[in-house]
Amino acid sequence: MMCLNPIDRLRGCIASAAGLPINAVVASLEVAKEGFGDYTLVLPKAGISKAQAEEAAKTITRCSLVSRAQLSGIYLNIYLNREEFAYTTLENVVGYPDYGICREEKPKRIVVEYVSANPIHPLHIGAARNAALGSFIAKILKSFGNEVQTRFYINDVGRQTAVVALGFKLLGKVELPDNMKPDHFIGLVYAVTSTLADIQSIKKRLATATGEESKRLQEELDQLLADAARLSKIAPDIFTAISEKARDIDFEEEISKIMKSYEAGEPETVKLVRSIVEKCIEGFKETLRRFGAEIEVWDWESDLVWSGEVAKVIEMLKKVATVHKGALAVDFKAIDSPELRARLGIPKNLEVPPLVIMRSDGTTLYTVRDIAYTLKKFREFNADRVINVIAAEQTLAQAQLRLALYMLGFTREAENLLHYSYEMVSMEGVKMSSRRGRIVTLDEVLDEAKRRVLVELEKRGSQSQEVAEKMGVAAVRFYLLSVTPSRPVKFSWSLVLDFEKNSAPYLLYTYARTEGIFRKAREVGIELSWSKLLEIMDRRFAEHERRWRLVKLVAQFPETMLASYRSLDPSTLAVYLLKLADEFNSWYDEEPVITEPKESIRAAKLLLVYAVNRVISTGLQILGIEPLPQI
RNA sequence: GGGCCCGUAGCUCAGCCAGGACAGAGCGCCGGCCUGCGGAGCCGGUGGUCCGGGGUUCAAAUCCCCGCGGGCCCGCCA
Repeated sequence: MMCLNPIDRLRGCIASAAGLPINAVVASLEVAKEGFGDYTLVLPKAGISKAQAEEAAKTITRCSLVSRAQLSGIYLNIYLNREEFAYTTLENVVGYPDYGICREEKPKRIVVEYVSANPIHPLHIGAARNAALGSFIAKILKSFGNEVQTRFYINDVGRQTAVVALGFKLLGKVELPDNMKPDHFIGLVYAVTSTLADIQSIKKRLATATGEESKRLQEELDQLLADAARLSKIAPDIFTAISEKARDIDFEEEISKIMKSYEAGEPETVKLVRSIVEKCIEGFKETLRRFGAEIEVWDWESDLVWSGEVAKVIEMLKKVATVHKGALAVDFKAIDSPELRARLGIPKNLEVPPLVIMRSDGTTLYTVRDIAYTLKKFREFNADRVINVIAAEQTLAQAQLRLALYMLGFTREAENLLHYSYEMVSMEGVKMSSRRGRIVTLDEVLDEAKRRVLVELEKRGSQSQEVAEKMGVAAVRFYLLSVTPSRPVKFSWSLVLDFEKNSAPYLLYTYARTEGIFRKAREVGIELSWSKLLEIMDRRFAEHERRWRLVKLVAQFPETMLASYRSLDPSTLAVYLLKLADEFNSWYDEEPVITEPKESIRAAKLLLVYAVNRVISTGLQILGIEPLPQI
């Protein structure tokens, strides 16, 4: 990994000065606790004996970045040479415009598939977490020098598109109103049709049910009727039109007919389904562009079926299939082993049931189609790696996918397919359901965020729509990225729209403040040539405590980026940026920069502001947030 | 019934994977700072059986085992 990294330099310097193996230093060097120096070597971790440590405490000062070291129990507390270290750090920042970003020595070709939401309703807040994570992954991988391609899998084969197609058939037209985004309108048609279909089906079952079963169905029906009542209020026209026709048709029969004829490629159905889905995709693209999560390649699941690629996979699967519960299925028991699981990244106790190959009516199944899709992703981009950003609820299906690939002999693909799993976004108490139209859409969250930012802007005498839009989007993105992916996110308006300390607006404001200092400096005739400032600055400036703390945090940036890159976890970076902003604001409040009388100190202060400016800017961009020079 | 993930201050979260010194932030609450380069700020205070119980270790929020609570999955749905 190639990059300018002050901490890396420090580790090398310490290792050679103290005569310690570099691995030992890497494993045991930590940021010191408050009051115990700057860095600490934890001796047992490094495998260093007491005698060695005593010797090291003396020789370590040969490293010019270190001023002294003190042995304290199992710790060797290291006090840095502030002049040297501060200069090195600022030199790195000035010398490399992308300070903090490293270059992968062996860049890879990587496909990142994300969002891939069902194309029959607007993107909701859960999909937003996916979009934020997926676009973050693509950005950080790309910035480190990898070739990245982003893809969206349009799930147009299957029951749900048939449901919405039937809805439009019943409506009698496929025209969409101009006053609503297409995906929002389609979402309503879908929710109405789906709810009415389920009501019909439950009523049928209720007619013959008895006892407990009957009671359970009745409860389910009550819930459905409540949803229907709500939908009839939200979308009265759609609701009336569809429910009037509902009496005369059998939903299940109609839906199944559409499904079959779509898979078969029957032209009229293809035209109907495609025209609806295309409109919905238009809505997705608009939202994703707004959210800073655009996707390059859009793949139709149906194309895989019609081109025969899925059939080919099924032929291959048949050769390794056995009969399971009366259906042709692939049983993974034969190849399953702890070693294989480790190679494919499958949890060791996960029970993996056999994978059914196709329905008895001959239509295909999702996971099987996904095998064909995975092969396509590897093939078309000549990818070394494919990352699927998919919610944790699909862990099992994704494990089956990798095992199936392996069983078919696609070893390389199976080993290099990564299920990037994240937990869902839940609403306080309410269960989100797109089938019932019970969702918080990303569009409305962004609208509300923008509105709230505008209120704050107006308090400060601005009413820039553009700034409000960008800040609103930033706030939502940041909120979704600042929680570790493996942890569930509880959605709440008050948290998303909290613009105080732990937020994107706070970071953006801090960044704008650094820009403000530069503007002011130019106004009073200070030349902002960073390399020149580096020459004239007083290297002892970091004797001052707050300046020093800031230097150390800036020095930590490449390490933080690297950790975020390796784990693909944006929260590491988000938390770091907040800490840096806090530290900067504390210092800013304490010391003036422009009016500093001593030129050499002023130069150092300006460089410190510049360093913070670069770090926040780079960090935000990786998180998919555009820094604003002026708010 | 089995599996995956989560459980840290009143609330929202970091720290856990690679065990180390008194467990950290923000919000909230209480009290200060407002003629200064941008106050979405700054300074101080308040607040914790790290879900519980065992075990491993010189050392456990972190690793292992047994429980408890919550979310999700176990379909010829996607």
